[in-house]
Amino acid sequence: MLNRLYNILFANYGDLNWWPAETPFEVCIGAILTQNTNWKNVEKAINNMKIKGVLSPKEILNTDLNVLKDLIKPAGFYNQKAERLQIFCNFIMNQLNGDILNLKKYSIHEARDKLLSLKGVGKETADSILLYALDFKIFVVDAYTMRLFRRYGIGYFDNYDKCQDFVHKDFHGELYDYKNFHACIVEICKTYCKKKPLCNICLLKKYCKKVLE
DNA sequence: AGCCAGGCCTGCC
DNA sequence: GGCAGGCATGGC
Repeated sequence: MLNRLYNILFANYGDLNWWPAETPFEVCIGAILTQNTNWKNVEKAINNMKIKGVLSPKEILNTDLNVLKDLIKPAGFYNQKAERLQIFCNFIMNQLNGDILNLKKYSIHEARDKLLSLKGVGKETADSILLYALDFKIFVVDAYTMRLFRRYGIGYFDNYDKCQDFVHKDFHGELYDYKNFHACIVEICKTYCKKKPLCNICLLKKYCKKVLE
């Protein structure tokens, strides 16, 4: 089922080259900043940080909280996100010797639990970091995924874990496919599966018809 | 002008 | 252990 969906999406979108970031650490920053936020606004925030040279855990911790808030303001929720960024950086400095890649020394479950224990890191953020920054093979579920599956009859899931389990059982692919599948889902939903139910254009229905046949 | 965005935490029940 | 309510900016 999901491999057919992915094949169709891939035929249309190809390699979307996710996650858009220059370093694994930048993936993490983006993952926190994009929580319930348009990616274009996140780009502005990350760009502000780059301009000011605030790009590493050390630099983020050395930046005054109010200054940090000002830099990431375009990404919204800047009060909580600035604090969460510093909590995350403290975790990297104190437990990972300053490098997020040291999380790869743990099993995927241990790494996930460590991330989830941080205030401001929920399941989607943790899984995005595991998949796109650390190359752990895990599927990232988001609001788009569950909406797409539900609205077009692929499956109804009332929580994150059940949806992720379904994908892990049904979808067979390499690490790259896990990265690009999630990217393709986001991409098609941006156009054809917005929150409004009436946003369903026939193109998506055609996609799903092919999948469900 | 109004809806929406690549969530998460808290505080109720 | 489910579920509102709050968080905030900018794009379209």
